[in-house]
Amino acid sequence: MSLKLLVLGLLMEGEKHPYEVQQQVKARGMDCYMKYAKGSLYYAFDQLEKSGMIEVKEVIRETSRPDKTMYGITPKGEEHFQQLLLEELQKPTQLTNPIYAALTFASYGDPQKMDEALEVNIQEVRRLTGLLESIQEQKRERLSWGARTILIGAIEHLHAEMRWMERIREEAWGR
Amino acid sequence: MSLKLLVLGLLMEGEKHPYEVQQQVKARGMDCYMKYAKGSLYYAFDQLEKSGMIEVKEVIRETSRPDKTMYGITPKGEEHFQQLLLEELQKPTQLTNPIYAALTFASYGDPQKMDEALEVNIQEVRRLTGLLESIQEQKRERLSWGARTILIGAIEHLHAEMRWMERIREEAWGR
DNA sequence: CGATATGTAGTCAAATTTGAATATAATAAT
DNA sequence: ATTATTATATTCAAATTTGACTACATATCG
Repeated sequence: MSLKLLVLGLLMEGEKHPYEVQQQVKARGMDCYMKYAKGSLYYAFDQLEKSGMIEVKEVIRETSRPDKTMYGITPKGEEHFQQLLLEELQKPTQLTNPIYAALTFASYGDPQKMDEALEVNIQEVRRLTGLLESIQEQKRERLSWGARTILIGAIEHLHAEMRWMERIREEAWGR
Repeated sequence: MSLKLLVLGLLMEGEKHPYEVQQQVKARGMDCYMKYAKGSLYYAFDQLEKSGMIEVKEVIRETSRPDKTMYGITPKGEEHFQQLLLEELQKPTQLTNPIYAALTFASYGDPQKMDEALEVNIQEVRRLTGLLESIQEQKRERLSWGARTILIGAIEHLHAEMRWMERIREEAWGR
């Protein structure tokens, strides 16, 4: 559960309720590289509370609104955060690309249809790359070093992926 | 569950029992890019059987050995395989790199320790790259086009990752 | 103006994934 | 010769993840 680092990290900045974390993830564009169902976030908060890493600070009741439960990080949580930070930095990228599994069995597929499917993929990667590059330009100096660095990494990753997929098409699927 | 494609794909080649699939994954070096606990494989077989994509062909009993349950793919399963193949080809790479989450909160970490952690990561990526490149050389022509293509993609990916991580260190973590 | 979509805040059952446990045989290491 | 590890084949409880659902408020649109 790498949502742990996300939650602890955002709580390092101050008390928050789960939904607020959700909003921050969107606002900072983290939703590009952190995919999860909303339910998981509440689960992460629960687990972190049970293990004493975070604690309830306040429950805000507004009439005709669901209650907001504000959480804050504990000293134990801050320690754990430091450790998690190092652990995550050590984890190498996973090579789990859905295309890899597909390529393994490409010989059983219809080349025409596979080519169309790959084209869809290429278009999507192109779109995403464009999106990230426009963020990079527009927000220029307003981005933190961390955010800028992640953008660079993601864009590089997508470029490499594009080149590779185009090569597959040029090689006509090895036929 | 992308194990579905794996199971169906390997059953396209003939009847197999779950453990045999496990062995094939290792033998073909697919374990580099397909990570899962063994239990998941049995679950995938169960689900595929329930939905009529595969069926039990035979149960082999050897004294003092667990039974082997041999499965074969059904016509319905072959159809589903074709569809899954296209679906997986369309799925763009996920940008879910553990380092991204860590970088987001790098400002709260100890630069010295983070640098050490990243160095560990770099070493591991270097090792893996070497491993894949040696496979690429040694098996040269004996690899199928698909396997060769996956290797190229994975190696490119790792190179891009390396360049990026080294840049982070050179930039001294933005400090 | 009423219908429809979007934002707020969270719950929960069901689906999936993990990882430890089982039990036996063969091989390797000291 | 005895201990330790690896290989064979699977099961299952527990941990995690998903995604549908609730319920009300505000904004949007023809």
